[in-house]
Amino acid sequence: MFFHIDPHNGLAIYDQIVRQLKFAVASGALKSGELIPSVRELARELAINPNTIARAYRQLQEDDVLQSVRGTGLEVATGAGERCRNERLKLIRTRLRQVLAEAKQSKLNSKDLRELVEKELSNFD
Amino acid sequence: MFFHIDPHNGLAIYDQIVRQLKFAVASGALKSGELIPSVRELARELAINPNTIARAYRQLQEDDVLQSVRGTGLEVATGAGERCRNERLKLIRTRLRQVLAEAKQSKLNSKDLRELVEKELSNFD
Amino acid sequence: MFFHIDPHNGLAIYDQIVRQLKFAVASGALKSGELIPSVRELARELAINPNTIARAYRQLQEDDVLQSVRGTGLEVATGAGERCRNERLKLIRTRLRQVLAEAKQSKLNSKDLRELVEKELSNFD
Amino acid sequence: MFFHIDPHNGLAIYDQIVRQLKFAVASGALKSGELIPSVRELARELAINPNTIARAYRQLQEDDVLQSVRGTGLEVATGAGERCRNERLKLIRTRLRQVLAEAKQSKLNSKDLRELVEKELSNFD
DNA sequence: GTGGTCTAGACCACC
DNA sequence: GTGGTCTAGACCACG
Repeated sequence: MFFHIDPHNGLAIYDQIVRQLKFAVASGALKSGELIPSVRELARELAINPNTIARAYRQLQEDDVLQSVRGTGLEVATGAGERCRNERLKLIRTRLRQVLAEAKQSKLNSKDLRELVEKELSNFD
Repeated sequence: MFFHIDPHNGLAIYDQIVRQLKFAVASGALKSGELIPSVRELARELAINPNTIARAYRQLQEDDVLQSVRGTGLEVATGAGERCRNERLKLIRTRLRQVLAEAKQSKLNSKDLRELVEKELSNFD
Repeated sequence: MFFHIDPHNGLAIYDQIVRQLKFAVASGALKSGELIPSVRELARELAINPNTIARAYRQLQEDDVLQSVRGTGLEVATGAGERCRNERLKLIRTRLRQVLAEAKQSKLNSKDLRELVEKELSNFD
Repeated sequence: MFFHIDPHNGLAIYDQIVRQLKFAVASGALKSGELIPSVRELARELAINPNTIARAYRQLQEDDVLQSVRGTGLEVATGAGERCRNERLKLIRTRLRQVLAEAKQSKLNSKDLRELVEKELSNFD
């Protein structure tokens, strides 16, 4: 798989796995019904404690991104792609709102903020 | 003083104190040379262990926001206001950049982003 | 490990640990990526309260000498050796400058100073 | 008097007074038998707690730099000039030795050290 | 009165 | 097992 795990990240390892897998599902790299690597396999591949992988997968099941197939393993749940994209959008909106709110609190007016945003946007296009 | 501490915030208590005091300094509510409440006094007022307050104050000294006056207490350091405002701006810029980057990653184009930002901005004016 | 702690040193215990660990890193006795003794282990070994060790380690993280690996422990940060050596050199230079300045203030001329230095240097070769 | 007291210095205020008065005696600015300002007078002048001045004077009496004259006040002790100069020299020698020792510990050889010292010396001549 | 340090013991999330 | 945080209570030097 396509995981980049950094133990120095500050973020918990299981959380890095959760996020990256959700991103893969959101972007369509993983499709509904597709089987994902077993706990042991991914643990070996990433040189990470299996408990940590298991915890990530458990979290993903709670979030309805994965579902277990008896005797077979875990697969991407139906409708997971749509759901992950929505979650992602919602998260972005929330964070954007937070940043803007804090900016307002710092006495930045709409004009300053728009300039700031434009400047950052221009770096990405 | 004007501290609102929520022990269930996720954020460490000492960190909440650090941030709120920095904000007070940035906004000019606390000016350079001004004495802040003593460790014991604030501990009493907030019903928090003095060690926790002390830890926050120690952190603020390392960040050059406070300086100690032997046997007298802690005062706001010279130039702290300017420094806190700069730190705040830098933080906002960084976070804005992160959110926009993640939005880009989610296949949102500049137009969508601008709309999103405008919508959020209009809620604040 | 190789710590010599003297509680009556005048120097705070946590500071003695910080300095000695930095010296170990500067001298190459501890290399980047190497895991250092856990808080509890070192506390047991030195018969010192774990909180005191933790405080030293926290300080060393702020100084970018150590970095934490979630659930595993603390390791020497990348580039810490170089950084510690530089810090050490800078410290020596600063202190040398102070001593010489004070000597000058005491009406010692360059010749006297050079003699003094030579005499001390000869004791070390 | 000619005291420069900085409460942000890190050094205890009483210690700053002790050092500066000793320096004045060593340099001949204050001569044996000369009366120094009373505790109250100096306290007023420096806007400092009289207890702090008293503590400094007590320390200076213990170091045989000052002696009390019944009913009159404190005067500079006989032979204090010579004694202060000696103490100063001894202190400088000790500190120089410490710095050089630490430099040696950092693997600097005699040649490097001489260069360092020369460089610093040239800034003073 | 002030801050600074240390000890002792507890709870948490993470691996 | 690991570090991170918090509480409680003590002692010190300083003003």
